[in-house]
Amino acid sequence: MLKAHMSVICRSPLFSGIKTEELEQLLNKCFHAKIQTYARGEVIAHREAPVEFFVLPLKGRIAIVSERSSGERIIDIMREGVPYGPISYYSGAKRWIVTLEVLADSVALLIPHDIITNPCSKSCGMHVKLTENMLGIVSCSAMQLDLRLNLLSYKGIRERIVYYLLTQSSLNGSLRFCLPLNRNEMADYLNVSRPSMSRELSEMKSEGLIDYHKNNITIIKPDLLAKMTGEYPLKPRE
Amino acid sequence: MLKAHMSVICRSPLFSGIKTEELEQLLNKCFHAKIQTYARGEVIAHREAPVEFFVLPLKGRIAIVSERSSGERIIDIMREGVPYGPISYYSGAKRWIVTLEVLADSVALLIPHDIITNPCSKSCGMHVKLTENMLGIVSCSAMQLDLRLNLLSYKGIRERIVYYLLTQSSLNGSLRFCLPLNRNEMADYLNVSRPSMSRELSEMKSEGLIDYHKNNITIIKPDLLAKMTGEYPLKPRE
DNA sequence: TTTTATATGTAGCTTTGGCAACAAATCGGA
DNA sequence: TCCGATTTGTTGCCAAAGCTACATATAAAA
Repeated sequence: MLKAHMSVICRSPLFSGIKTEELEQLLNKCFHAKIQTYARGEVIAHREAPVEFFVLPLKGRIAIVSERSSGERIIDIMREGVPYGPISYYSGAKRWIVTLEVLADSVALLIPHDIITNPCSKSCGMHVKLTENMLGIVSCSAMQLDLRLNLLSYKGIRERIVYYLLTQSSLNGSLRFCLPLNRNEMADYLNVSRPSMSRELSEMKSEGLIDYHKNNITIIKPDLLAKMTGEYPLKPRE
Repeated sequence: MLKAHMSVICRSPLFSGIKTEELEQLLNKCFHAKIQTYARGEVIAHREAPVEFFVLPLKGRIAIVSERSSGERIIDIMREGVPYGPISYYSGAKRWIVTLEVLADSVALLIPHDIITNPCSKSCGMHVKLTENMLGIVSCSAMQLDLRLNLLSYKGIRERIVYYLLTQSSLNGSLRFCLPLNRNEMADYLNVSRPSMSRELSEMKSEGLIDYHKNNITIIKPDLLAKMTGEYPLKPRE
């Protein structure tokens, strides 16, 4: 079970600088980490619940959801190999600040949170390395939040769309790429209403700024778009 | 110079668990940290510039600003004793993602960033502790960003105001408190226009939800307000 | 294939909030 | 004390975007 996913696990920034053999030892003997499978619709962690483990997604599609009783929600998608939970835990809150919702059948590694704060005798050698890795991961997550904050600080729908498209383009290293979100999810991500977003998208298409069929986007006038956001196409990351 | 500020420095979460005598040694002999004073209007760090040091504010008022060429800007205020820079640095970007702008004459401790990644022989004993502290700080900063994200995800001005007021109330542990921001800054923080915010504030006052004179706010109907945000008054922090 | 569900595009109407412009008030020197 | 500068409150107008409702399209299931 664990074997099948070792390649993804090895590539996780949490374990960078640790040899594969050491890692297997660590996972089995010390961490008591568990592979868990989830079906679409399941909830891995509930907002407000205590953080008992970090979630390291290995396969599938898991959403990070902040939902209000009023129905508004904003979402993001977890990235393979990047553990979620450390921020909630190490900030001292020790409770989930978001809900993790499974969008498509997924597999994740659950890592008890005490791997770093209470290293067992065997993993002590890795303690420092793991803490350093964790520092990098949490910093990157914070950058991700900052990116999102920048996006939401645009007041216009068009600016948000442009910022998002430029970011995606930059991540893909091309002006043609495939959107990872469907329209509903994208509207949630941009924190705008879906019809308004659709309206804007088709206007942008008719103005010849972009083109798209389904989820395949082509940016036609990158420089014009870049001018609109006033700043910042973004460096990819990690 | 350093002496005068030791009490604030000692209380910084960056040095928690380190004794005062050890700390003085550390600061003088190993870190080569510098006390720096700034006048209103000065810029401590420029967005995009390389991160050469972390900024630990000791006194005064320093704003964290994200500004666009289009003039839109969002701001936050640095908290005494909480270093800024680690996220930019440890995420691997190694460049400032914001600008630090001095609002009122201030004093800060500048800490070369290599205190953790390249510990000198004398500070090695503290290396682990410092890294752990840093992990906590970065996590808390990320929580702060998440909080902000939550605020901006409200589409209505009133909801944002309410969320902000409830947060401040919770921080002060009272329904009567003093706003730390003037109207302009608060409008920037909420990412709305100042006149619209003023309009909403006075409507809320006339509806008897809140009362205020200058910066002194009283929340009159806390339960009604709490219902409006649908969620989350927030736990203080750190 | 037909049927049902889900995703996407479109349109009209209404509300919200941005903006500009101005008035009132507060503050800090000279 | 008075004067200029900054801060705050207020108003009206207009554009942007939300919402409902429906049409179309694509995908999945029967």
